[in-house]
Amino acid sequence: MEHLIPIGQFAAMTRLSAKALRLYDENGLLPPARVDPTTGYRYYRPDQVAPGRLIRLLRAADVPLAEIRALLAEPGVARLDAYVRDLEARHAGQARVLRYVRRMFDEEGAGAAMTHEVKAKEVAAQPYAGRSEVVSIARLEPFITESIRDLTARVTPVGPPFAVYHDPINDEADGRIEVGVPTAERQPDGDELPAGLVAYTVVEGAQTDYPEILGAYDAVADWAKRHGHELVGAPREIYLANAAGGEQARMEIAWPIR
Amino acid sequence: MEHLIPIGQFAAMTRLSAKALRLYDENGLLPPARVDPTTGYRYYRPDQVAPGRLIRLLRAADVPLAEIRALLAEPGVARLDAYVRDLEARHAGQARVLRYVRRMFDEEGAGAAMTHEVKAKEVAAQPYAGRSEVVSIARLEPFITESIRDLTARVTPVGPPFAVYHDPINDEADGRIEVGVPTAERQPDGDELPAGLVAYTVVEGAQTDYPEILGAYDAVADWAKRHGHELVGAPREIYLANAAGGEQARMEIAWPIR
DNA sequence: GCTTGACTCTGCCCCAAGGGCAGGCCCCAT
DNA sequence: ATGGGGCCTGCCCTTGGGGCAGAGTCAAGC
Repeated sequence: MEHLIPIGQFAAMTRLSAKALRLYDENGLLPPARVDPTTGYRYYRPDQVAPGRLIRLLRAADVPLAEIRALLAEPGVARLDAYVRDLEARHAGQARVLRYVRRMFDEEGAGAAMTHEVKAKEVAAQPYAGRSEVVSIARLEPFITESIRDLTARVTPVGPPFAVYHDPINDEADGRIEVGVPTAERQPDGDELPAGLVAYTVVEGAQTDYPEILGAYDAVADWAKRHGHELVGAPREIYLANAAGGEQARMEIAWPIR
Repeated sequence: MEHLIPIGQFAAMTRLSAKALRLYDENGLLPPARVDPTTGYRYYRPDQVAPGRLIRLLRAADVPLAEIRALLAEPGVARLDAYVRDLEARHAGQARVLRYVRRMFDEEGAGAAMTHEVKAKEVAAQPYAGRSEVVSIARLEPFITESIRDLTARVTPVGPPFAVYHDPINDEADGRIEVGVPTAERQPDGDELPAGLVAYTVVEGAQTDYPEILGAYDAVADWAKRHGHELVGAPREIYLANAAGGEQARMEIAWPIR
């Protein structure tokens, strides 16, 4: 109990503000060693300076308080590394989007090369074996590739695999996605893509990556609207070729219309 | 005035929420083409879809609305590039801090090698020629190097240049810094570092970079406190050697004490 | 023409992580 | 004991919306 430090001095030693320290008290991040029960004055121990400085460093790197609390509770390098990986992924995503916007700005004068040829076609009913799950944007790609691998091993595909997006999936919201491979006969536990009219376009190469792919979806939706159609149901991506074989990735975006 | 689109449809076309669209209206980012004066209903033109989608892309990259407004007002690639440079600098800063924290976590078990030897010494009064300015953290380094170059060209230095930090300078707040080179005689427009006791430590190499340098400041402040001294006035950095000459950077952190 | 269901409006409260201020105690040195 | 500075709580503000309540509106079916 010796050498208790009032909040002002402790703030100077940790370079945190008194206001921030009160907040960290409320949040249980760094509760003072003693709080005078009658006056409410906060007093800190000298050995709380080091955690305080650590919190300040992490806040300087914009680490959320919830993550800091977790790091303090479990002070291994593993959780920190996981956070850093996550952060780097977010940074990379931002950079990709900004590069795309830069190209949009650039090509505005030079005649936008980012157009998509959209057509309509009548498709027959197509039985398939599928798997459906609610996934986050981070789990999206792994889920698709793993599902295709598993399904292809289980049934004999009679066409390229596809994914149906039942909900929008983005940074804020998870959503349901269904991955399927078409089969000749209807499977016992399988479903069927209904017959009907679809608007579609084919994209390849860099156009198949996010955020470029959004342009293709927009083009299909715009085309349908301009031609007096109405979008019905969920859009699907049909994976005609992936980039693994040294070729370019190629996929069809198809959206049922009426 | 043909084909005006109510907010719900426009939201679907741009993948923005109606709530966000109302906010962008208030902020002047994307005001609807028409607002019914009696009902308050918002109606958009089809040619507002493209700007709406652009805003959504930029928001997905976490660009602040104020910056988006500026980008829309001045749609060149220059402003966007400036933003991206700024963003990358921030990302790099976060990564540096997190690498530092990672080393702290790592060395916690293996005996922290991040200690500083602090001593006290009596210094004589030192006249100098100096320049003072309120700078942001981004302008800090350029101001120091430019000031040293200019001052060294103007007077004959009798010792290594230094910087006095009158305020804390960090991401949130600018602060006053003074850069000086010591001179033999007091200059007409010059000032003088007062004689007195200082606590100091010498750091070199990677220790001279942010955020590692914070450890040296903390060590000096802690040492002063533990030895019953009081910090008075502003700390200074004395640039004993910089990294340009193939050598390691080396600097002294000195803080007047009583 | 009327009803109904879907759409839209404004206004309020909420999140993170504090900054800033007001009004009121409290602590310590003289 | 009396200052002056330190500290307390509580309230409003920021960014970029999400969510809800209650009320008003639009369009389609009957």
